[in-house]
Amino acid sequence: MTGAPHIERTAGAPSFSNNKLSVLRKHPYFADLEPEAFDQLCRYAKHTTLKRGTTIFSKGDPGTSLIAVISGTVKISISSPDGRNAILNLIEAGEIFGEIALLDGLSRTADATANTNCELFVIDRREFIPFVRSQPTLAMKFIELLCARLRWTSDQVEQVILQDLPGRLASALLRLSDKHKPQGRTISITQQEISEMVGMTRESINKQLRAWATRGWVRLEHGAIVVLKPESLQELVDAGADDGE
Amino acid sequence: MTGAPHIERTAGAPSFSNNKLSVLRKHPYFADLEPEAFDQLCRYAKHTTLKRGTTIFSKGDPGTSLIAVISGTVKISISSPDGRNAILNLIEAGEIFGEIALLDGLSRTADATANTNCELFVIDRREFIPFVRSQPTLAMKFIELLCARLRWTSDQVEQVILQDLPGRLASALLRLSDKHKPQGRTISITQQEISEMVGMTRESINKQLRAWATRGWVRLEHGAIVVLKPESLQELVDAGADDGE
DNA sequence: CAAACCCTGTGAAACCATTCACATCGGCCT
DNA sequence: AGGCCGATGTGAATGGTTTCACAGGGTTTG
Repeated sequence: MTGAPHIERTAGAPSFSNNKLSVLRKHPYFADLEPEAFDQLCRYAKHTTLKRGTTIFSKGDPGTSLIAVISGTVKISISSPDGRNAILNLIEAGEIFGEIALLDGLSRTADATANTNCELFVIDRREFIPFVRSQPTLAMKFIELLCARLRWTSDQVEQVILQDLPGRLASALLRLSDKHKPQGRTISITQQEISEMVGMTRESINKQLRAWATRGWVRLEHGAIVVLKPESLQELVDAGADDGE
Repeated sequence: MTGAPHIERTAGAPSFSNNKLSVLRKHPYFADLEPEAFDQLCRYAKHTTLKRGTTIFSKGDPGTSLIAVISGTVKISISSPDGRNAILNLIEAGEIFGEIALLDGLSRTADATANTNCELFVIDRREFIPFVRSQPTLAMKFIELLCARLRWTSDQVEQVILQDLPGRLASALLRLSDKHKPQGRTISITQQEISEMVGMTRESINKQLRAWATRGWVRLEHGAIVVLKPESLQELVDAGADDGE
């Protein structure tokens, strides 16, 4: 369960770096980094490919690397001894994860698994930390990244504690549709997955979604949800405990 | 509701700095900072005293300062439109808070109020950010601080989503008794406050606590809880959903 | 082209926490 | 002392979620 990360290392051929890494380059965290610094950062990276379902690391593992997603999505989740499990985040192409254990050198706080087939770049702590120290700009970038994560996580706590099922579901949908804005309002996710993000059963989620579907707020497709009236959902979130009936 | 921070500034008399700030000096975040850096940091600080119940800042306020607690405790909380509210953290003497908005310059993510009468030091963003940039060691310290916060917050999400009432209550008690270790196992907190930390009603908390009290796991005092068998509580947390009956 | 499997859709019953309505106890203030 | 108020202790009714038990519909795979 807590075995070594099942990552098969592949020699990073410098030739394709430019193509693949352009995804990363566009991401806010790296966009305004000096070219030389970015290049050096890439030199530390090891390229990796893995199949859907592969475990990347498990909670409690010693964390010695930062991971960037080139393509595919990675699921960050935790599970309880009695089998329940919760999805904390879905990391998409261009984003990075695993930064907490990288930066403080302690154990991983959650499990990471490949949610689809994906390509990753892995950066090792030993080589990376001195680099961060020498680049104040990069350190400030990481501070910003950590702040953003903290805001995301605080939001989750807030919603889980203060909101009821409809409220939580609504805000989860809104956050997801924000993230996927380029693809329109279609969110590619199963109801099972949403239920694990929100911390309720699939059945409850399904019933609430159907209720909203009959009101025309959302449209349900196979493996996807289309948000039709984000305003209505937003109202519901702002109004507090109230199902919008 | 979202008014300006109700902080009455007081001129920081340099004479008492040494006494008061020794609390801060002992704290892990500042302990291994060079003396000159620490002194300079203190020069940016403004001393402040406020009474129990005073609002320090509210969620959504523009956040331009970092605050250190010299004495007393500060409550970090959020509230929903329908009146429910949740305590996210209690900040005690020697700790700092408000670092997220300080570091990324965005709005405050929660409310902060004086939970007891307290003394604070307030550090302004304008003066502080350039200072952090110039001190890589301090930047790394903040990275560690943010990582620690992220771990704390992730723990909260994990517990709220995966654990049932007994489990959540048990882990809250354990965390609190860890923090108060010097004072023995007595936790000075009302059941109302615990209920808001855990996200359940006072009544439910009370019933669970009483059940444990009759089993000898805890002793209930007026405004305080004594943890007698932390091992039993820990087992319950590890075992997952199970009331330990 | 089935068989197998995952995702979706529903209903009834069981369960657990909330809500509401009090009663008691300890301090603190006058 | 008397009174007030915040904190604690309970019980009964209510209500929302989970659990359980299936039934289709869509995809993928041999």
